[in-house]
Amino acid sequence: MTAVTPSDRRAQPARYVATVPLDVDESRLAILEAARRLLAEEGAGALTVRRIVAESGGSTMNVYSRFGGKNGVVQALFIEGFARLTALMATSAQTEDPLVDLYRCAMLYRRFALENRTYYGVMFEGAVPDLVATDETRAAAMGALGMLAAAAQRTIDAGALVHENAQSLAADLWATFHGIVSLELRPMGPPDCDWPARYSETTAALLRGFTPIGMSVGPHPD
Amino acid sequence: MTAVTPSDRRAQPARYVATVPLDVDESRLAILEAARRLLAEEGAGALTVRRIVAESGGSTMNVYSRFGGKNGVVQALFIEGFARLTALMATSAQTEDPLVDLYRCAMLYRRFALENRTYYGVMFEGAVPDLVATDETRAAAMGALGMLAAAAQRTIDAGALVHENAQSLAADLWATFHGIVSLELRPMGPPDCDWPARYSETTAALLRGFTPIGMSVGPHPD
DNA sequence: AACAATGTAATAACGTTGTTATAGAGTAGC
DNA sequence: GCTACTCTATAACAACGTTATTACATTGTT
Repeated sequence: MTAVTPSDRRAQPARYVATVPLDVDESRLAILEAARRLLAEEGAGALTVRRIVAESGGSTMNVYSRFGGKNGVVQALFIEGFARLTALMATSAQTEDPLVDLYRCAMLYRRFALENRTYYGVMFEGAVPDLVATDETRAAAMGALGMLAAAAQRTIDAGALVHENAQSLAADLWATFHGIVSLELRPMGPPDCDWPARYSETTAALLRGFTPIGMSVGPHPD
Repeated sequence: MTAVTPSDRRAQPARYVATVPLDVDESRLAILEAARRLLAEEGAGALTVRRIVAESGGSTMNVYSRFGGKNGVVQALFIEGFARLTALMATSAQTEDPLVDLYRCAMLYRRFALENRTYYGVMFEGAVPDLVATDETRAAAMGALGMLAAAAQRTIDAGALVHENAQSLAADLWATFHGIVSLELRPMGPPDCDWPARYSETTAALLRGFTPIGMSVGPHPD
Protein backbone atom coordinates (compact mmCIF):
# COMPACT_ATOMS: atom_id res chain seq x y z
CA MET A 1 0.00 0.00 0.00
CA THR A 2 1.54 3.27 -1.14
CA ALA A 3 0.30 5.63 1.51
CA VAL A 4 0.17 9.30 0.65
CA THR A 5 1.95 11.08 3.44
CA PRO A 6 1.19 14.66 4.42
CA SER A 7 4.62 15.77 3.17
CA ASP A 8 3.66 14.62 -0.28
CA ARG A 9 0.64 16.87 -0.14
CA ARG A 10 2.75 19.83 0.96
CA ALA A 11 5.15 19.28 -1.94
CA GLN A 12 2.48 19.87 -4.57
CA PRO A 13 -0.46 21.48 -2.84
CA ALA A 14 -2.36 22.76 -5.83
CA ARG A 15 -1.41 20.25 -8.47
CA TYR A 16 -1.97 17.23 -6.29
CA VAL A 17 -4.21 14.68 -7.93
CA ALA A 18 -5.43 11.83 -5.81
CA THR A 19 -4.70 8.38 -7.14
CA VAL A 20 -8.07 7.32 -5.80
CA PRO A 21 -11.25 9.39 -5.72
CA LEU A 22 -11.06 11.80 -2.83
CA ASP A 23 -14.34 10.71 -1.28
CA VAL A 24 -13.17 7.15 -0.87
CA ASP A 25 -12.33 6.85 2.79
CA GLU A 26 -9.61 4.26 3.05
CA SER A 27 -10.03 3.99 6.79
CA ARG A 28 -13.66 3.20 6.27
CA LEU A 29 -12.82 0.42 3.86
CA ALA A 30 -10.12 -0.91 6.17
CA ILE A 31 -12.57 -1.05 9.04
CA LEU A 32 -15.09 -2.96 6.99
CA GLU A 33 -12.43 -5.32 5.73
CA ALA A 34 -11.21 -6.01 9.26
CA ALA A 35 -14.76 -6.52 10.46
CA ARG A 36 -15.43 -8.94 7.62
CA ARG A 37 -12.30 -10.92 8.40
CA LEU A 38 -12.92 -11.04 12.14
CA LEU A 39 -16.49 -12.13 11.66
CA ALA A 40 -15.63 -14.79 9.12
CA GLU A 41 -12.54 -16.21 10.76
CA GLU A 42 -13.17 -15.80 14.46
CA GLY A 43 -16.90 -15.39 14.81
CA ALA A 44 -19.20 -12.76 16.19
CA GLY A 45 -17.52 -12.85 19.60
CA ALA A 46 -14.30 -11.54 18.13
CA LEU A 47 -15.99 -8.59 16.49
CA THR A 48 -15.09 -5.90 19.00
CA VAL A 49 -14.26 -2.28 18.41
CA ARG A 50 -10.77 -2.73 19.79
CA ARG A 51 -10.01 -5.71 17.60
CA ILE A 52 -11.29 -3.88 14.55
CA VAL A 53 -9.06 -0.87 15.06
CA ALA A 54 -6.13 -3.08 16.01
CA GLU A 55 -6.34 -4.66 12.58
CA SER A 56 -7.38 -1.66 10.54
CA GLY A 57 -5.10 0.93 12.15
CA GLY A 58 -6.03 4.06 13.98
CA SER A 59 -7.86 4.32 17.24
CA THR A 60 -11.30 3.43 18.50
CA MET A 61 -12.56 6.85 17.52
CA ASN A 62 -12.10 5.83 13.91
CA VAL A 63 -15.10 3.54 14.25
CA TYR A 64 -17.18 6.20 15.95
CA SER A 65 -16.42 9.05 13.58
CA ARG A 66 -17.15 6.91 10.53
CA PHE A 67 -19.87 4.50 11.62
CA GLY A 68 -21.24 6.03 14.79
CA GLY A 69 -20.28 2.96 16.76
CA LYS A 70 -20.10 -0.76 16.48
CA ASN A 71 -23.71 -1.01 15.38
CA GLY A 72 -22.94 1.10 12.35
CA VAL A 73 -20.27 -1.34 11.23
CA VAL A 74 -22.64 -4.25 11.69
CA GLN A 75 -25.33 -2.45 9.74
CA ALA A 76 -22.90 -1.89 6.90
CA LEU A 77 -22.14 -5.60 6.88
CA PHE A 78 -25.84 -6.35 7.00
CA ILE A 79 -26.45 -4.24 3.92
CA GLU A 80 -23.43 -5.67 2.18
CA GLY A 81 -24.64 -9.20 2.87
CA PHE A 82 -28.00 -8.51 1.27
CA ALA A 83 -26.29 -6.87 -1.67
CA ARG A 84 -24.26 -10.02 -2.16
CA LEU A 85 -27.33 -12.19 -1.92
CA THR A 86 -29.18 -10.02 -4.40
CA ALA A 87 -26.23 -10.10 -6.78
CA LEU A 88 -25.99 -13.87 -6.53
CA MET A 89 -29.68 -14.32 -7.24
CA ALA A 90 -29.35 -12.01 -10.21
CA THR A 91 -26.88 -14.43 -11.80
CA SER A 92 -29.67 -16.98 -12.17
CA ALA A 93 -30.34 -17.04 -15.86
CA GLN A 94 -33.85 -16.85 -17.20
CA THR A 95 -34.67 -19.91 -19.22
CA GLU A 96 -37.87 -20.84 -20.95
CA ASP A 97 -39.02 -22.70 -17.84
CA PRO A 98 -39.64 -20.19 -15.03
CA LEU A 99 -40.27 -22.98 -12.55
CA VAL A 100 -36.78 -24.33 -13.10
CA ASP A 101 -35.45 -20.81 -12.74
CA LEU A 102 -37.22 -20.45 -9.42
CA TYR A 103 -35.90 -23.77 -8.24
CA ARG A 104 -32.41 -22.67 -9.17
CA CYS A 105 -32.92 -19.51 -7.15
CA ALA A 106 -33.75 -21.70 -4.17
CA MET A 107 -30.49 -23.58 -4.56
CA LEU A 108 -28.57 -20.33 -4.88
CA TYR A 109 -30.11 -19.13 -1.66
CA ARG A 110 -28.86 -22.12 0.27
CA ARG A 111 -25.45 -21.86 -1.34
CA PHE A 112 -25.22 -18.26 -0.26
CA ALA A 113 -26.15 -19.12 3.30
CA LEU A 114 -23.63 -21.95 3.54
CA GLU A 115 -20.80 -20.03 1.92
CA ASN A 116 -21.45 -16.86 3.91
CA ARG A 117 -22.55 -18.16 7.28
CA THR A 118 -21.22 -15.20 9.17
CA TYR A 119 -22.95 -12.76 6.88
CA TYR A 120 -26.08 -14.86 7.15
CA GLY A 121 -25.84 -14.78 10.91
CA VAL A 122 -25.67 -11.01 10.91
CA MET A 123 -28.50 -10.72 8.41
CA PHE A 124 -30.97 -13.11 9.98
CA GLU A 125 -29.90 -14.61 13.25
CA GLY A 126 -28.96 -11.48 15.13
CA ALA A 127 -25.39 -12.76 15.46
CA VAL A 128 -24.55 -9.31 16.74
CA PRO A 129 -27.26 -8.30 19.20
CA ASP A 130 -29.16 -5.05 19.28
CA LEU A 131 -29.01 -4.43 15.57
CA VAL A 132 -31.64 -1.81 14.93
CA ALA A 133 -33.44 -1.78 11.61
CA THR A 134 -33.19 1.38 9.54
CA ASP A 135 -34.71 2.36 6.24
CA GLU A 136 -31.48 1.43 4.54
CA THR A 137 -31.37 -2.07 6.02
CA ARG A 138 -35.00 -2.58 5.09
CA ALA A 139 -34.31 -1.51 1.55
CA ALA A 140 -31.40 -3.91 1.28
CA ALA A 141 -33.51 -6.81 2.47
CA MET A 142 -36.34 -5.89 0.15
CA GLY A 143 -33.92 -5.84 -2.76
CA ALA A 144 -33.20 -9.53 -2.29
CA LEU A 145 -36.88 -10.27 -1.88
CA GLY A 146 -37.58 -8.40 -5.10
CA MET A 147 -35.21 -10.70 -6.94
CA LEU A 148 -37.21 -13.66 -5.75
CA ALA A 149 -40.51 -11.91 -6.47
CA ALA A 150 -39.49 -11.31 -10.07
CA ALA A 151 -38.80 -15.00 -10.56
CA ALA A 152 -42.06 -15.81 -8.81
CA GLN A 153 -43.96 -13.43 -11.05
CA ARG A 154 -42.69 -15.22 -14.13
CA THR A 155 -43.96 -18.55 -12.84
CA ILE A 156 -47.37 -17.00 -12.21
CA ASP A 157 -47.43 -15.33 -15.61
CA ALA A 158 -46.57 -18.63 -17.24
CA GLY A 159 -49.34 -20.34 -15.33
CA ALA A 160 -46.88 -22.68 -13.68
CA LEU A 161 -47.80 -21.60 -10.15
CA VAL A 162 -50.94 -20.21 -8.62
CA HIS A 163 -50.74 -17.44 -6.05
CA GLU A 164 -52.61 -14.30 -5.22
CA ASN A 165 -49.52 -12.19 -5.39
CA ALA A 166 -45.95 -12.65 -6.58
CA GLN A 167 -44.54 -10.82 -3.59
CA SER A 168 -46.47 -13.03 -1.19
CA LEU A 169 -45.31 -16.11 -3.05
CA ALA A 170 -41.77 -14.84 -2.79
CA ALA A 171 -42.24 -14.32 0.94
CA ASP A 172 -43.53 -17.86 1.33
CA LEU A 173 -40.53 -19.24 -0.52
CA TRP A 174 -38.05 -17.04 1.26
CA ALA A 175 -39.37 -18.01 4.68
CA THR A 176 -39.17 -21.68 3.78
CA PHE A 177 -35.64 -21.39 2.46
CA HIS A 178 -34.63 -19.45 5.51
CA GLY A 179 -36.20 -21.90 7.92
CA ILE A 180 -34.27 -24.84 6.59
CA VAL A 181 -30.86 -23.22 6.31
CA SER A 182 -31.40 -21.56 9.67
CA LEU A 183 -31.81 -24.93 11.38
CA GLU A 184 -28.97 -26.36 9.32
CA LEU A 185 -26.56 -23.61 10.28
CA ARG A 186 -27.37 -23.55 13.97
CA PRO A 187 -27.20 -26.64 13.88
CA MET A 188 -30.50 -27.91 15.15
CA GLY A 189 -32.39 -30.90 13.91
CA PRO A 190 -32.43 -34.65 14.01
CA PRO A 191 -28.99 -36.23 14.23
CA ASP A 192 -27.48 -37.14 10.88
CA CYS A 193 -30.06 -35.01 9.12
CA ASP A 194 -29.62 -34.96 5.36
CA TRP A 195 -29.93 -31.24 4.91
CA PRO A 196 -29.52 -31.09 1.14
CA ALA A 197 -32.34 -33.60 0.83
CA ARG A 198 -34.49 -31.71 3.32
CA TYR A 199 -33.93 -28.50 1.41
CA SER A 200 -34.59 -29.79 -2.08
CA GLU A 201 -37.52 -31.96 -1.07
CA THR A 202 -39.21 -29.25 0.94
CA THR A 203 -38.73 -26.75 -1.85
CA ALA A 204 -40.10 -29.21 -4.39
CA ALA A 205 -43.08 -30.02 -2.21
CA LEU A 206 -43.87 -26.36 -1.63
CA LEU A 207 -43.73 -25.63 -5.36
CA ARG A 208 -45.93 -28.66 -6.03
CA GLY A 209 -48.36 -27.28 -3.49
CA PHE A 210 -48.66 -24.08 -5.49
CA THR A 211 -49.05 -25.89 -8.79
CA PRO A 212 -52.43 -25.56 -10.50
CA ILE A 213 -54.67 -28.58 -9.97
CA GLY A 214 -54.11 -31.12 -12.66
CA MET A 215 -50.49 -30.18 -13.19
CA SER A 216 -48.24 -32.55 -11.34
CA VAL A 217 -45.01 -31.42 -12.89
CA GLY A 218 -42.29 -31.11 -10.33
CA PRO A 219 -39.68 -28.42 -10.50
CA HIS A 220 -37.01 -30.69 -11.94
CA PRO A 221 -38.68 -32.82 -14.58
CA ASP A 222 -35.65 -34.95 -15.40
CA MET B 1 -42.40 -17.97 53.18
CA THR B 2 -41.76 -19.91 56.37
CA ALA B 3 -38.02 -20.31 56.37
CA VAL B 4 -36.58 -23.15 58.36
CA THR B 5 -33.96 -21.58 60.55
CA PRO B 6 -30.93 -23.49 61.79
CA SER B 7 -32.34 -23.39 65.34
CA ASP B 8 -35.34 -25.35 64.15
CA ARG B 9 -33.04 -28.04 62.86
CA ARG B 10 -31.15 -28.19 66.12
CA ALA B 11 -34.39 -28.50 68.05
CA GLN B 12 -35.43 -31.74 66.36
CA PRO B 13 -32.39 -33.06 64.56
CA ALA B 14 -33.57 -36.59 63.88
CA ARG B 15 -37.29 -36.05 63.51
CA TYR B 16 -37.01 -33.08 61.20
CA VAL B 17 -39.15 -33.42 58.11
CA ALA B 18 -38.74 -30.87 55.41
CA THR B 19 -41.89 -29.06 54.34
CA VAL B 20 -40.53 -29.14 50.81
CA PRO B 21 -38.36 -31.81 49.23
CA LEU B 22 -34.82 -31.25 50.41
CA ASP B 23 -33.37 -31.24 46.92
CA VAL B 24 -35.49 -28.30 45.81
CA ASP B 25 -33.11 -25.39 45.74
CA GLU B 26 -35.16 -22.28 46.24
CA SER B 27 -32.34 -20.02 45.16
CA ARG B 28 -32.14 -21.95 41.93
CA LEU B 29 -35.82 -21.41 41.28
CA ALA B 30 -35.59 -17.74 42.20
CA ILE B 31 -32.74 -17.28 39.74
CA LEU B 32 -34.71 -18.90 36.96
CA GLU B 33 -37.78 -16.86 37.78
CA ALA B 34 -35.78 -13.63 37.72
CA ALA B 35 -34.15 -14.62 34.45
CA ARG B 36 -37.54 -15.40 32.92
CA ARG B 37 -38.92 -12.06 34.01
CA LEU B 38 -35.94 -10.05 32.84
CA LEU B 39 -35.93 -11.76 29.47
CA ALA B 40 -39.66 -11.35 28.95
CA GLU B 41 -40.04 -7.80 30.19
CA GLU B 42 -36.75 -6.15 29.34
CA GLY B 43 -35.23 -8.31 26.64
CA ALA B 44 -32.02 -10.20 26.25
CA GLY B 45 -29.90 -7.14 26.93
CA ALA B 46 -31.20 -6.93 30.46
CA LEU B 47 -30.32 -10.52 31.23
CA THR B 48 -27.10 -9.97 33.16
CA VAL B 49 -25.72 -11.85 36.12
CA ARG B 50 -25.90 -8.76 38.29
CA ARG B 51 -29.51 -8.03 37.42
CA ILE B 52 -30.46 -11.63 38.08
CA VAL B 53 -28.98 -11.68 41.56
CA ALA B 54 -30.31 -8.22 42.29
CA GLU B 55 -33.82 -9.56 41.74
CA SER B 56 -33.41 -13.05 43.11
CA GLY B 57 -31.36 -12.21 46.17
CA GLY B 58 -27.89 -13.36 47.07
CA SER B 59 -24.69 -12.54 45.27
CA THR B 60 -23.23 -13.26 41.89
CA MET B 61 -21.71 -16.45 43.20
CA ASN B 62 -25.22 -17.83 43.49
CA VAL B 63 -25.40 -18.06 39.73
CA TYR B 64 -21.97 -19.64 39.45
CA SER B 65 -22.40 -22.26 42.15
CA ARG B 66 -25.78 -23.36 40.78
CA PHE B 67 -25.53 -22.90 37.04
CA GLY B 68 -21.83 -22.59 36.40
CA GLY B 69 -22.33 -19.13 34.95
CA LYS B 70 -24.71 -17.14 32.85
CA ASN B 71 -24.69 -19.73 30.10
CA GLY B 72 -26.06 -22.31 32.50
CA VAL B 73 -29.06 -20.14 33.25
CA VAL B 74 -29.69 -19.59 29.57
CA GLN B 75 -29.42 -23.31 28.90
CA ALA B 76 -31.99 -23.98 31.59
CA LEU B 77 -34.32 -21.50 29.90
CA PHE B 78 -33.62 -23.12 26.56
CA ILE B 79 -34.62 -26.52 27.91
CA GLU B 80 -37.65 -25.09 29.65
CA GLY B 81 -38.78 -23.42 26.44
CA PHE B 82 -38.65 -26.67 24.53
CA ALA B 83 -40.48 -28.42 27.35
CA ARG B 84 -43.23 -25.85 27.08
CA LEU B 85 -43.40 -26.25 23.33
CA THR B 86 -43.54 -30.02 23.66
CA ALA B 87 -46.27 -29.78 26.26
CA LEU B 88 -48.30 -27.43 24.09
CA MET B 89 -48.03 -29.72 21.09
CA ALA B 90 -49.10 -32.61 23.26
CA THR B 91 -52.40 -30.89 23.93
CA SER B 92 -53.33 -31.29 20.28
CA ALA B 93 -56.06 -33.90 20.34
CA GLN B 94 -55.94 -36.83 17.98
CA THR B 95 -59.01 -36.91 15.79
CA GLU B 96 -59.94 -39.28 13.03
CA ASP B 97 -58.25 -37.01 10.49
CA PRO B 98 -54.49 -36.98 11.09
CA LEU B 99 -54.00 -34.27 8.47
CA VAL B 100 -56.21 -31.91 10.42
CA ASP B 101 -54.29 -32.83 13.56
CA LEU B 102 -51.03 -31.99 11.86
CA TYR B 103 -52.40 -28.71 10.64
CA ARG B 104 -53.48 -27.89 14.15
CA CYS B 105 -49.97 -28.66 15.37
CA ALA B 106 -48.72 -26.11 12.88
CA MET B 107 -51.03 -23.47 14.29
CA LEU B 108 -49.98 -24.34 17.84
CA TYR B 109 -46.36 -23.90 16.85
CA ARG B 110 -46.95 -20.37 15.65
CA ARG B 111 -49.02 -19.58 18.70
CA PHE B 112 -46.20 -20.73 20.93
CA ALA B 113 -43.69 -18.60 19.07
CA LEU B 114 -45.85 -15.49 19.24
CA GLU B 115 -46.81 -15.91 22.87
CA ASN B 116 -43.29 -16.80 24.01
CA ARG B 117 -41.12 -14.63 21.83
CA THR B 118 -38.37 -14.35 24.38
CA TYR B 119 -38.25 -18.08 24.88
CA TYR B 120 -38.33 -18.53 21.14
CA GLY B 121 -35.47 -16.11 20.77
CA VAL B 122 -33.36 -18.08 23.20
CA MET B 123 -34.30 -21.37 21.60
CA PHE B 124 -33.74 -20.50 17.96
CA GLU B 125 -32.38 -17.05 17.35
CA GLY B 126 -29.44 -17.06 19.65
CA ALA B 127 -30.93 -14.16 21.57
CA VAL B 128 -28.23 -14.79 24.11
CA PRO B 129 -24.99 -15.36 22.26
CA ASP B 130 -22.50 -18.15 22.77
CA LEU B 131 -25.05 -20.71 23.87
CA VAL B 132 -23.27 -24.02 23.52
CA ALA B 133 -25.31 -27.10 22.71
CA THR B 134 -25.15 -29.94 25.19
CA ASP B 135 -26.70 -33.39 25.17
CA GLU B 136 -29.46 -32.07 27.38
CA THR B 137 -30.35 -29.19 25.09
CA ARG B 138 -30.33 -31.54 22.11
CA ALA B 139 -32.63 -33.92 23.91
CA ALA B 140 -35.04 -31.12 24.74
CA ALA B 141 -35.19 -30.01 21.13
CA MET B 142 -35.63 -33.55 19.90
CA GLY B 143 -38.52 -33.99 22.28
CA ALA B 144 -40.46 -31.27 20.51
CA LEU B 145 -39.52 -32.70 17.13
CA GLY B 146 -40.72 -36.11 18.29
CA MET B 147 -44.13 -34.65 19.01
CA LEU B 148 -44.33 -33.44 15.44
CA ALA B 149 -42.93 -36.69 14.10
CA ALA B 150 -45.65 -38.67 15.84
CA ALA B 151 -48.33 -36.57 14.20
CA ALA B 152 -46.51 -36.90 10.89
CA GLN B 153 -46.31 -40.66 11.28
CA ARG B 154 -50.09 -40.87 11.66
CA THR B 155 -50.64 -39.00 8.41
CA ILE B 156 -48.27 -41.37 6.63
CA ASP B 157 -49.90 -44.42 8.18
CA ALA B 158 -53.29 -43.14 7.09
CA GLY B 159 -52.01 -42.60 3.58
CA ALA B 160 -52.78 -38.91 3.76
CA LEU B 161 -49.20 -37.84 3.13
CA VAL B 162 -46.30 -39.44 1.33
CA HIS B 163 -42.80 -39.23 2.74
CA GLU B 164 -39.83 -41.50 3.09
CA ASN B 165 -39.65 -40.99 6.80
CA ALA B 166 -41.86 -39.46 9.46
CA GLN B 167 -38.93 -37.80 11.17
CA SER B 168 -37.79 -36.21 7.93
CA LEU B 169 -41.30 -35.04 7.24
CA ALA B 170 -41.40 -33.55 10.72
CA ALA B 171 -38.10 -31.80 10.05
CA ASP B 172 -39.46 -30.37 6.80
CA LEU B 173 -42.52 -29.06 8.58
CA TRP B 174 -40.60 -27.74 11.55
CA ALA B 175 -38.15 -25.86 9.36
CA THR B 176 -40.99 -24.30 7.40
CA PHE B 177 -42.88 -23.26 10.52
CA HIS B 178 -39.73 -21.86 11.98
CA GLY B 179 -38.79 -19.95 8.87
CA ILE B 180 -42.05 -18.06 8.76
CA VAL B 181 -42.35 -17.18 12.44
CA SER B 182 -38.66 -16.31 12.48
CA LEU B 183 -39.13 -13.66 9.82
CA GLU B 184 -42.35 -12.53 11.46
CA LEU B 185 -40.75 -12.06 14.84
CA ARG B 186 -37.64 -10.29 13.68
CA PRO B 187 -39.50 -8.58 11.90
CA MET B 188 -38.30 -8.98 8.35
CA GLY B 189 -40.40 -9.19 5.27
CA PRO B 190 -42.45 -7.11 2.88
CA PRO B 191 -44.18 -4.15 4.51
CA ASP B 192 -47.70 -4.87 5.69
CA CYS B 193 -47.12 -8.56 5.31
CA ASP B 194 -50.13 -10.65 6.30
CA TRP B 195 -48.24 -13.15 8.42
CA PRO B 196 -51.18 -15.31 9.46
CA ALA B 197 -52.02 -15.74 5.79
CA ARG B 198 -48.42 -16.46 4.89
CA TYR B 199 -48.23 -19.06 7.63
CA SER B 200 -51.44 -20.90 6.90
CA GLU B 201 -51.07 -20.76 3.13
CA THR B 202 -47.49 -21.96 3.17
CA THR B 203 -48.35 -24.76 5.55
CA ALA B 204 -51.30 -25.76 3.41
CA ALA B 205 -49.23 -25.69 0.24
CA LEU B 206 -46.48 -27.77 1.81
CA LEU B 207 -48.96 -30.37 2.99
CA ARG B 208 -50.56 -30.39 -0.47
CA GLY B 209 -47.13 -30.96 -1.91
CA PHE B 210 -46.76 -34.11 0.16
CA THR B 211 -50.22 -35.38 -0.71
CA PRO B 212 -50.35 -38.53 -2.83
CA ILE B 213 -50.99 -37.84 -6.50
CA GLY B 214 -54.68 -37.78 -7.20
CA MET B 215 -55.59 -36.59 -3.75
CA SER B 216 -56.20 -32.90 -3.75
CA VAL B 217 -57.69 -32.67 -0.30
CA GLY B 218 -56.37 -29.70 1.59
CA PRO B 219 -55.68 -29.76 5.29
CA HIS B 220 -58.88 -27.98 6.19
CA PRO B 221 -61.66 -29.47 4.13
CA ASP B 222 -64.37 -27.12 5.33
C1' DA C 1 -18.05 -28.68 75.56
C1' DA C 2 -14.21 -26.81 72.74
C1' DC C 3 -11.73 -26.95 68.48
C1' DA C 4 -10.22 -28.03 63.73
C1' DA C 5 -12.21 -28.84 59.20
C1' DT C 6 -15.24 -28.15 55.56
C1' DG C 7 -18.24 -26.20 52.47
C1' DT C 8 -20.99 -22.11 51.25
C1' DA C 9 -22.05 -17.22 50.60
C1' DA C 10 -20.79 -12.29 50.19
C1' DT C 11 -17.41 -8.86 48.97
C1' DA C 12 -14.10 -7.17 46.24
C1' DA C 13 -11.19 -7.34 42.37
C1' DC C 14 -9.73 -8.42 37.39
C1' DG C 15 -9.89 -8.20 32.52
C1' DT C 16 -12.78 -6.79 28.65
C1' DT C 17 -16.55 -4.63 26.51
C1' DG C 18 -18.89 -0.26 24.15
C1' DT C 19 -18.76 4.43 24.57
C1' DT C 20 -17.39 9.13 25.72
C1' DA C 21 -14.54 12.99 27.36
C1' DT C 22 -10.18 15.27 26.91
C1' DA C 23 -6.19 16.80 25.02
C1' DG C 24 -3.26 17.31 20.93
C1' DA C 25 -1.88 18.02 16.09
C1' DG C 26 -2.49 19.56 11.62
C1' DT C 27 -5.18 22.40 8.04
C1' DA C 28 -7.97 26.21 6.01
C1' DG C 29 -9.33 31.00 5.92
C1' DC C 30 -8.60 35.82 6.85
C1' DG D 1 0.49 35.21 11.66
C1' DC D 2 -3.40 34.23 13.96
C1' DT D 3 -7.79 32.04 14.69
C1' DA D 4 -11.18 28.49 14.00
C1' DC D 5 -11.96 23.99 12.99
C1' DT D 6 -11.57 19.10 11.99
C1' DC D 7 -9.65 14.90 12.85
C1' DT D 8 -6.99 11.73 15.74
C1' DA D 9 -5.12 9.42 19.78
C1' DT D 10 -5.03 8.69 24.57
C1' DA D 11 -7.27 7.99 28.56
C1' DA D 12 -11.21 7.42 31.40
C1' DC D 13 -15.97 5.59 32.56
C1' DA D 14 -19.70 2.49 33.45
C1' DA D 15 -21.10 -2.16 32.95
C1' DC D 16 -20.25 -6.81 31.82
C1' DG D 17 -18.81 -12.01 32.95
C1' DT D 18 -15.89 -14.18 35.80
C1' DT D 19 -12.70 -15.30 39.55
C1' DA D 20 -10.10 -14.76 43.91
C1' DT D 21 -10.44 -13.78 48.66
C1' DT D 22 -12.48 -13.37 52.90
C1' DA D 23 -15.96 -14.27 56.36
C1' DC D 24 -19.17 -17.33 58.27
C1' DA D 25 -21.98 -21.10 59.57
C1' DT D 26 -22.18 -25.93 60.15
C1' DT D 27 -20.22 -30.47 61.07
C1' DG D 28 -17.34 -34.08 62.95
C1' DT D 29 -13.95 -35.12 66.34
C1' DT D 30 -11.67 -35.22 70.78
